[in-house]
This record gives sequence, C-alpha cells and structure tokens, in this order.
Amino acid sequence: MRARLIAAARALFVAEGYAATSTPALVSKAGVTRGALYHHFPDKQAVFRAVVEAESAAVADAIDAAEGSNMSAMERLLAGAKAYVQAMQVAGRVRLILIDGPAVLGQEDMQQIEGRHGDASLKIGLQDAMSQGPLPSMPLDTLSTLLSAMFERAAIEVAEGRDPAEVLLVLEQILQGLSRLEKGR
Amino acid sequence: MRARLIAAARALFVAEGYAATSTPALVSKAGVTRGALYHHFPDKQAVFRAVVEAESAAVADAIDAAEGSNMSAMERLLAGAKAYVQAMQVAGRVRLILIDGPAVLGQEDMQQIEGRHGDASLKIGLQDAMSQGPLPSMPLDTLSTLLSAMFERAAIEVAEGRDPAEVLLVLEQILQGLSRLEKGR
DNA sequence: TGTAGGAGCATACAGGCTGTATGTTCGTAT
DNA sequence: ATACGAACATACAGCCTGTATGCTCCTACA
Repeated sequence: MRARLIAAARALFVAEGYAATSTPALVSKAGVTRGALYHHFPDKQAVFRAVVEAESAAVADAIDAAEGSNMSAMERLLAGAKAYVQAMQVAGRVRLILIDGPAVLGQEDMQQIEGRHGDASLKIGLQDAMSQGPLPSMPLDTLSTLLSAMFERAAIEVAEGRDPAEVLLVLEQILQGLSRLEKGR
Repeated sequence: MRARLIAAARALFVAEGYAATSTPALVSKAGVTRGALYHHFPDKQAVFRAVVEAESAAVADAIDAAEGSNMSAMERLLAGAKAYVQAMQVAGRVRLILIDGPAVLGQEDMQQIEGRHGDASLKIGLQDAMSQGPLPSMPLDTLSTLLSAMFERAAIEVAEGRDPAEVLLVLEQILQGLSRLEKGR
C-alpha cells in the first residue's frame, strides 16, 4: 500500500511536478482514498521525500556497483562519475533529485539525503586521489562539493539530449587537468 | 505600483519561498489589494518571473563591471567568477535564482533568462581562452555549462557560510588545471 | 466643454486543495 | 469473548488561486 502510493506519487511528481500534483489525483492513481495517504504519511511533502530518498538510494547503489576495487583513485573517480551520469538518465530522476528536490525539501535536507548515500563516496575518492594519487592537496569538502555540482549538471545535460560522450570527455579533461597541477603547492 | 509589488514579492519569496507566499500576504505587504496584482500580472508565477529577471540582470551587470578589458582571457574568467560569486551574496539571490527559480519556472525558462544576460559572457571568455589563451580545445557549450554549474554551486556554498577565499582558491585550481593540458590533443 | 472609453484598482465569487477530525472495519492479543 | 489499535474511508473547515464584476478617474476627441 505504501509502495503503491509511492509508485503513483513518483509517476505524478515526474510528469506534473510537485506543486501541480494534487493529493486527490495521487490517491486516484493509486486506487485508494486520501485517508490512506494521510495515514501513512504526515503530509504531501513526506510522500515526496520518500520518493526522493528511494531514487537517491538507487543512484548510490549504481555508483557503488560501478566502482571496481582494482582501479586507481583517478580511475575510480571517473568510473563513478560515469555511473552517476548514467544512473541519472532513468526517466524523472533529474527532475526529482536535482530540480524539485532542493526547492521542495530545502538544500539542507537534500544534502542530508544525498550525503547519506553517494556524495560520501566522491569525497573518499578524492581523498584517495590526494593521498595516493596525483591530485594536489586542496580543501577537500569544497572541491568535493564543486565537482559534485559539475557532475549533477552533467547529468542534467545528458538527460536533455547532449551527447554523453562529449560530456564525459569534458569531465575527464577537468579531472585530468587537476591531476596535472604540481602536488606540492 | 508595479515596483511596490515586485519589492514586496521579492521580500516574501526570499523569506518564505515561492510556494509558501500567498497573494493575500503579498498584496498586504505591498499595501494594495489582489485586484491590483492581477491587473499588472497574469498570475503569481509572472510576479516571480519578474523578480527573478530583475535579480538576474543585476548579477549580470555586476559581472560585466568587474571584467576589465586589459585582462588576459584567463584573468577575465577568474575575475568574472569572483564577481559572480560575490554578486550572488546579496541576500536571497541564491534562493531566487538557483533554488526556487528552476523549480518554479522550469530549467528551460531559467536558462533563457540567464542566457539573455551573464551566461553568454562566460562562453565568450572560454572562447578567447581557447583561441588566444592556454585553454585546450574542447566542446565549448558543454565546458561552459559544466563550469557554470560549478560557479553556481560556489555561490551557494559561500552564501551558506563557507570561506570565500577557499572556494575561489579551488575554482582557480580547476581553471588552472585546465590550462595545463596540452593544447593539441 | 461635454462625453465616451479605457486604464487602474477594489470587491465578490467559484472551484479546488490541504490537513484534520471523525467514523468504520478487522485483526489480534489477552 | 472482548478490548484495543492499526488501516483505511468519509466529512469538514479554512485557505488560496484565478476570474468576473464593479467603481473611479483621467484622457482623447468631438
């Protein structure tokens, strides 16, 4: 039942957006009444949060699966980025996680949701690339956040039709550029 | 009158967010009635759009003002980035332009609004850095979009309290890294 | 100068949506 | 056997949006 609600909600939030999705329409699609919805969730926003959390977890799993342990730090970073962009191509994910999510749940909550899953692995990858790889030392949190924003935008661009190979090439160039800086600076 | 409405709208959209701002509250703050609002704007979204457009134009002006013509291409890029991040520190701009904007108006409209102003200058800067500067050749549109996303995130981070010097340092490193790649590749 | 017409704004109304309060059913533990 | 709470349905109150309608005043023009 909760699952049916979440599935129907996902479909509508993706198709119409959060604001334009009414709870009557939602429960109608799920084949239940509004009573059921408000029994399982405190409010409409909580339903949205559940949808986003599930989606975010799925993305994180896809990234983890793609990062082989026999890769170098830089290889893992690139593989992770590629997996991320690809995982975000599942229809609706960009809108849920990157567009509506921050506006509806707030940047803070979104950061917490994402941070629980995938964002941490990027930071670890960068940490490795600094200590064992060619990446020069610089503020880790900041670098991680900025690169993460770039990956997110990459996902959006590909979802909107830009050539994935081109996007990944540019991402690779930027990462490679970073590794060309002198380490002791 | 239109100006009074836009000013009141800006204050409320920033303080409460778009969804939580009601038109009764808006007109009450502006000291008029809802009739006036719906006389000047077709709907609530149009008021929001007007606010965002004004804000976006202000940011673009700040960037233009900061880019001296006697700078090298890479210097101009960095100066523009710095000016952008700084201009976005005006209270509420991050929320209006980067958080609520895309969700309320859609990424497409937002891109059009921003594109009319500042985004173009980034692309020109990159173009110069490629043809006359040290930047290796790569897909311009994609690079521009990805870097732009990074700048936006930089603005968000600084607005949330992260040390601006640290953020700008990392931005500079990334740009410098790009310029270290071999040009003929 | 008188008047028609429209801009600028206020008021009133209809429809829809959210969240809560109030049933109702059914399983389960004692 | 019964008391109790989970799971769901129904009913209601309040608010909000957009539109329709009304009023006032200024202006263009005869």
